[in-house]
Amino acid sequence: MSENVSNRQLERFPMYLTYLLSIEDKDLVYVSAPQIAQALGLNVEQVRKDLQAVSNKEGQPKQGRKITELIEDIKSFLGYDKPSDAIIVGVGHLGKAFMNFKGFASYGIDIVVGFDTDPEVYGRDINGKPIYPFSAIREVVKNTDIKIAILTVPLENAQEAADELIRIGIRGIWNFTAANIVTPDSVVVENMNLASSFAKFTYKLEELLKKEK
Amino acid sequence: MSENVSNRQLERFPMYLTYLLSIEDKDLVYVSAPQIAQALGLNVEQVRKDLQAVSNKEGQPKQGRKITELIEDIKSFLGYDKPSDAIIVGVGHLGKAFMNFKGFASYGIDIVVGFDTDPEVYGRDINGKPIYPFSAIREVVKNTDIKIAILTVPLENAQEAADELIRIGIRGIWNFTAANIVTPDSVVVENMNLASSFAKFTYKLEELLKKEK
DNA sequence: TAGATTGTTAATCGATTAACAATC
DNA sequence: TAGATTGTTAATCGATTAACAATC
Repeated sequence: MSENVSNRQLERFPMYLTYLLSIEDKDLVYVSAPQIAQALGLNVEQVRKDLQAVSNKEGQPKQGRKITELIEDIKSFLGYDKPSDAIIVGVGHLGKAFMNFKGFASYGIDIVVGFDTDPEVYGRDINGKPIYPFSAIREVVKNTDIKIAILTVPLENAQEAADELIRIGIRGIWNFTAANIVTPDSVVVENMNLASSFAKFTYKLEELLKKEK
Repeated sequence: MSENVSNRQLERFPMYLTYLLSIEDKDLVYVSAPQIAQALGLNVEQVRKDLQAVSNKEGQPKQGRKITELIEDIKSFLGYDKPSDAIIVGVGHLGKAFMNFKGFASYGIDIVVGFDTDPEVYGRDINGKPIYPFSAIREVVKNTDIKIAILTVPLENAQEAADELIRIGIRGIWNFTAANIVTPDSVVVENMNLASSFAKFTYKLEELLKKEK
């Protein structure tokens, strides 16, 4: 159970988990690094190192690791066993989709409330979660231990919304807008940039199609 | 205008573009690498190399590059000037949000139609785009030049949906499910894994909060 | 001219991959 | 025992960062 884990490793752990859960109920007890590497198209040594980073026990030569234990280790490493409360800021199409999305619960995220500036939007409930006016955000968040905001406002409002989030004590912003929001060092921003992902996607696709000609 | 561009660079180009568009109408003519680096919190040399990779002209010492020209260069490099048609596969909460999302148009993506297996869902229009039964996908896609599918089905249906997409000739799958979908080499998959992003996010946040104690 | 920025070439850093002895 | 898998140590690779001469 090493201490320093790279971003790339962090990206892979949920992938391992998805795979392990898919083979969990198949009467198998052990899983090995080569098996995982093969299934996910990864390098064996890489998988071994990753597993070492999250696993409490050593693997058994010739067998590997117990699937159920590995699942628990990854879940606990990723904090899925103690979900974090989060708020949705901006209940447009995407914000609404997230409030409805059941999957977040299994990623350790508990969306408790949404905020929006539009009177047509706030006042209602979505999936049992209330939507309040953005102007009430300080009032609602105080006396809670909410530290995480999911930012799904329009691009042009991203920075001002982020500024307010910082003022009210939010410590982490999961940014789904294309904005390069500027924050102090006391706040963590994780960008989920659709355009960046799409740029990689089309470049790869172009290269593939070019090769065929 | 170099030939080989890394994934990391591809991720950064849309960020540059967002920044450049935000300063475009401010009576400024030139922008320099140090200015961009400062604004986006990046290394100067890195920015310089990135700009060299997409720019047709050389930058001018002491001035930098013309903002409008750089914007055009990036847009053209990313293919924003010739959008690709794409289909939405799985019109749940997320698929619906994407069909409504106006921003895709400016990323070079043109969503033309959605597919779903649920009779409650297909038959209707969203944002002027029709939704057809998934069973009709071959019929609808043939005789078009659609190569890209945006996969927003539930996790457990991801692989079978992908298999059908491959059969009907889709060449690129932008995968928003957590599934590790398996495809032949003739198909490109770009994963947009929420759980991977959230894992990086919470790890960074934990480290920050730990440091404060 | 002086100085900021450029492009290029070299050094550093970190992650991935390879090699190999140890173990059940 | 033989062989597959393990963990560890070393080599490779690629991207980032630093250094520096060239230019307007």
